[in-house]
This record gives sequence, C-alpha cells and structure tokens, in this order.
Amino acid sequence: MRARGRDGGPTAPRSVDVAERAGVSQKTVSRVLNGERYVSEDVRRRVLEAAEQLGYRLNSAARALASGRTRTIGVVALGTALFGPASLLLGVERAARDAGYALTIVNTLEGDPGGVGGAVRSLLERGVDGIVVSEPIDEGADPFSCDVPVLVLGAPAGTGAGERTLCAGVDAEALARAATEHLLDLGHLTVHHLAGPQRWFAARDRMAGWRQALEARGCEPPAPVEGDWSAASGYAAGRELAARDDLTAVFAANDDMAIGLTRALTEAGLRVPEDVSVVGFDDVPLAAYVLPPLTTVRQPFDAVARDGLRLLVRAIENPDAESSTARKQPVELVVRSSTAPPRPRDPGRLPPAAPPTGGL
Amino acid sequence: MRARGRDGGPTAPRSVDVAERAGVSQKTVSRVLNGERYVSEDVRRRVLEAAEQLGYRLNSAARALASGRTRTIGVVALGTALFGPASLLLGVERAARDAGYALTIVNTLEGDPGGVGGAVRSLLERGVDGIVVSEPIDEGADPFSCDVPVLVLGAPAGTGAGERTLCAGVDAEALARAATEHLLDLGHLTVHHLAGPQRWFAARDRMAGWRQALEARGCEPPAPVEGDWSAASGYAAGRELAARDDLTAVFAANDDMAIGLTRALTEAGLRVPEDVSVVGFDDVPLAAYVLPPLTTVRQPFDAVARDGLRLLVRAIENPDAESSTARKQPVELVVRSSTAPPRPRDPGRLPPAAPPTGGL
DNA sequence: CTGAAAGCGCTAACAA
DNA sequence: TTGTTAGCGCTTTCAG
Repeated sequence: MRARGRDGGPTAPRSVDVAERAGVSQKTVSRVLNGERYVSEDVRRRVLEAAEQLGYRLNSAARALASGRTRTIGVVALGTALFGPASLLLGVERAARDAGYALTIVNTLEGDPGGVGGAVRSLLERGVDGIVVSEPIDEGADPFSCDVPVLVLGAPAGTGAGERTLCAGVDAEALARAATEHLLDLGHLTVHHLAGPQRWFAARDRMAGWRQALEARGCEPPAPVEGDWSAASGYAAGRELAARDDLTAVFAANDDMAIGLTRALTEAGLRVPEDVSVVGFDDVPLAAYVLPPLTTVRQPFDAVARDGLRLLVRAIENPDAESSTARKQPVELVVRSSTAPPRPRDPGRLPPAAPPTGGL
Repeated sequence: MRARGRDGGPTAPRSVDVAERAGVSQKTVSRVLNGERYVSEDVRRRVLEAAEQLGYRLNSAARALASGRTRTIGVVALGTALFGPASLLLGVERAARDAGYALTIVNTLEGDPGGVGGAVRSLLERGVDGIVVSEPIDEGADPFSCDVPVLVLGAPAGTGAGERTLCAGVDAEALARAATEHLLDLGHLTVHHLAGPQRWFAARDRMAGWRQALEARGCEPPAPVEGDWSAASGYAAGRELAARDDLTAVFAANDDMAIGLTRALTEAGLRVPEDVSVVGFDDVPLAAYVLPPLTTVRQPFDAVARDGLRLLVRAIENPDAESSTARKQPVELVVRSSTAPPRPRDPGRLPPAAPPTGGL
C-alpha cells in the first residue's frame, strides 16, 4: 500500500487534502471522483485540478471498507498452462477491465490441498464481489455456495449446484459430435477417442459427444484411451492405438494430444491422414502449422468469457435479477490436412513405401 | 464484498463478534488471527473455536486500511497468450501464494492506450504492495518509478531505470549464443535469424546473442527477418528465407515461429534437418512432439519467477535492504532432431527426390 | 447542488 | 499475557 510517512516522510494525499485545496468539502471530492450527478461544472473542474496537482490517488481499501464493495472479481483457475484455460482467462481479464473490475487470481493446481473450495475461501476473504471458476474439475464436493455470485466457465449448466451459480461455456458435446461426424462422413467405419482426464468436465463432455455421434449411427464406440491433455500423453496413447486393427480415425480431446498422437502414429509407420485421420480440439495457434496441419474444432473462448462475465457483473450489480445462462456459441470445425477418407488397409499392415520425412 | 445485511438480512460476523463469543477483547482476536506471540494456548483455542462457529472471515479491506498493507502484488502482464509470459505468470502466482500474497493481474495488450504506465497506475490505486512487470516491451518512457518496489521479469538488468527496480530473468543473450553456436559447431557456415518483434526486450536479447556468436567466429550476420512470435509469422518468414542461397541453418527467436518456419521450408522443398537446420527458443511442451522434434533452448521460467518474487517480497517487507539482482540461470540447450550437419547443396537446388510426407 | 457527522472492521500504539 | 483508545480514508446517511 502507499507510503505512509515512514521516517516522518510525506504522507500520500487524501481526499481531504484535495478538498482543502479545491476549497470544497471532502464529500464533494468524493462526488466528483465517483461521477455522481449534481456537481457544478466549475466545482468539478477545480476538484480534478487539485487532485491532479497533488498527485492524488484513491485509496481503494478505504473505499471498499466504507462501501462494502471492492470492484474486484476473484478467479479460480486450473491448468492455466494449457491453451484453453489460458485463453479463457485472457478473455475474462479483458471483459472484466472493460466493466471496471480488477481480477484477483488464484491458481489451483490439480491435486492442490485446499482445492477449489480453499481457493474460493481465500478469495472471499480477499473481499471479491464475485467469483469465476474456470474449467472446473469434479472434486466431489460442491464448493460454489457462497455469498457472492459465482460464474462457472466451461462447465455444463447444472454442474455447480448452487442456485446462484451462473454458467457459460461452449456446447462441448456438440463440438465433439461435429468432429466425430466429420470423420464418419468421410467414410470411416468407426472413430477412436483419445480422451482427456475424466475428472475434468470438459473431458467428459467431449467424450459424451463422441459417443453420441457414434451411437447415432449405430456404431459401438471402441474403448477410449485417456490422456492428461499433454502431447506426451497423446504420444503414449498413440503407441497403444497404433496396435488396433480397425484404427483409421481418431478424435483427440485436445490439439496437444492430437499432435503427440500424430507423432506416435507416424513412428509406427502409419501415415496421417493416408492411413489414419486425426481430429483435435481447441484450434491452438500451432494447429495450422504442424505437419500435417491439424483438422480441429475451434472454441470461441473470447465470446464465452465475455458473455459469462457480463452475466456475472449483472448479478453483482443487480442481485435480485434472474440468473440466466449465456447463450451457446456456434460450432466451428476447421478442416485442414490431418483428415481424409479411409482407405483399405492391407492385412499385414506393411510399412509405407517411403519412410516419412523428418522422422526420428 | 461480503453481504452487509441487505434487506435487513444478517450481517457477516466481525472480529468483535468473535471476541464476544470467546469472552475476550477484540484485540485479542486480532492477535490470534495474526499469529502474534503472547497469547495463551487456552485463549487461542477459544478464539479459533468461536471464529469457526460463527463462520468468521477476516475483512481484508479493513485490515488494509488500518495496516497500510494489502499483501497483494500487482502484475502487469503482456502477451499472456504466449507460452513464455504465461509460464512466467504461473510461476509468479505459485511463488506469491507461498509467500502469502495474492495477485492482481492487469493484462496490457500490446498497443494498449495507457500502456504499462496506465496499468501500473491502476495497480497502485488498487493498493498493491509491490508490482511485477512481466516481459516488458520498450515503450519509450520509463513507467517504473513509483512508491512501491517493482520487479521486472525477463528484462536485462538496467532496463527499468528506477533505482528501486528489481530484475530477474535468464541470460537470454547467452541462451541465444548457445543456440547459434550449436549450429556453427555442427559445421554450418552461417546462421540466419528469425527474430521476434524488436519492441520486446526479449527479442532484442536473442538477436544480440545470435549476432555475438556469429561475430565471435568472424562471420558477418546475414540480415535477420522479423516475426511477431506467431507461427503464422514464422511461416511467412520461412517463405522469404527459403529463397536465400546460403540457407542451411536458422535460429528462430521462439518455438512457434520455428514451427511455422519449418512448415514453410518443407513446402518449399527444403527438408529439415537434411537441407536446413532449425533451432527454436523456449522449449514449449509441443516442441518434442512436432515433426521433426525441435531442437531448442529451454528457459527455466519457474526458477526465474521464484527468484524474482523472493526479491520482491524481501523488498516489500524490508524496504531498507539492498536491492540485489537474482542470479542468472544456467543455459540449457535441448538437442532433438531439427538440427544436423549441413550438406553440400547442389547449385540448382533440385527438389528432393521424394515429396515430404503429410505436406499440404 | 453542497456539507457535516457517523461509521465501515481492522491494526497500532500504549497501558495495565 | 491482555485490554483500551484512536484512528486508517473513504462512503453513507441526512441536512441544508
């Protein structure tokens, strides 16, 4: 906090100082600074001038104490090293700032002692006006019941049991369905799934969408393989999947895993997309530039963050309003070069005629 | 902020309430909650019990107002969608929490109106105890002079002119030198550079290191090509570089650009690493899984964040101490498959015998 | 349109 | 080891 006259040094100017200098009452300064009505143009100018000259800065602790509001939103973030959560966070920050709110962020590492509940508690103590929980995972308990509105980002509606809980997110199931259907439409008889960690609601939704698409065509879903979102886990899964006889198409729950998978398949002598088609999820910036460029599904993170935050701010500023859910965002499949129609595999699975370029 | 008896509803419990319930003075509650000495074990237990029963939560606005400290660190972040800045941020968050500080984050988009100065101002108003500026860019002005300690992360010492400014970061020049020397040691006669945006200090350092390595071997640095950190810009640069006659090795200022570059070279009929070697920078998680796996230089983001934050916390809690600089972190070059010795190029630059796998 | 007085819930001295 | 007394700098009534 600002200098407080340590060693008898100068104290930061307060609104009374501004008032004195401007020749008005302290309350009037407050009025000007808060943009309230009923201040004459002349007074307003004098106050602003005085504040400027003194280098005055509002003390937000005092304001929070007196008003009971901090104009700060707390964010509980998980996996911010991942593209999806990180993008969501960026969007939230922008939207919050536009609405005049600051963000206090607590990163819950997966497997954190306190978990989401602890993070929420620490934010409440910090006096936030509202809370965003980004990309939650299933921790059993429902930590979302508290005395400020909570926005759950990236979870299906109904996840956070609390009734004051707001939700925003893409229709991940629909996106996953679209990805799977793209492969089926290409002529693949079945689609294998490289799933995300099932503690994440996001991973569950994608798996559900994949399953729905297959079942809608009367196709028995093959056993999914579970990764941890990382390219390394995708690589490991790829070695396992490469051994499956009916492998001609894989839907991976995110792009990183899809890329690791692609490397494993390539090393196993399976070409992408000639032998196996791969679809990712997220459309990370690199997806268009890896080889082969990855077909994937794009999540409109910005729109989700913006819509969700609007909901939250409304709930904060108008506690009696109905809590609605943000509208679903449209599906967007980005078709690049990692998918193609299947082609008959020779029984013995011969290695391709020429070794792949740039292999290990 | 917490409920305040809206509609005559219940007011959140205060420390006086806890005191009353525990049968002690309010000050004693404060003592217990702050872990001060000279509290009998019996009293401590009674207070904690009462607090628990009441569901008491500290009001940090009141504490901040009374104590003049918020235990909050403000972060000015740029490019949090990029791997480097994002990793740094994650490390800062962890380290801050371990030290008992919360983080308030302001994302300065490049080209933001207020710029870093505006972000700093808003953080000061928010009453932060210290400020972290992550991966700064050169905006001309020096916005770092203010009444709280400032830590500049990822900039060369001496960047933030203020004397109270702390610095932490890798020795990016050394890392860039190591990358370049790796290529020279492999036998390449020269190394081209795909630079980052030169407003970023990080980009300048990498360019400087590259230049130093070449000049140390009496080699005239070829004109660098500038990208914007994105794979797309790396791709564009790759098309340009592919036309250069003496192109056998490129050092890219980050991995994303290196990957875009690789795709462009591949499409131009140049194989990586047979025809052209590519080195990246950062060691993003995908670097090991793209094809070919990328040789790159690893930045110890965690160590940088931790060391830097320790410095900052020390400066906050002990304003009179000397401001030292964090120690330099060791260089780490990760050699994978995108680099190889050069081989004589045929004058007419014939396309390779077989087209690359998985091209567009 | 403007001002005066009364806290917000906590910590900081100082006393006991 | 514990309690008392003042504020911290703002916003909120309620009067002018």
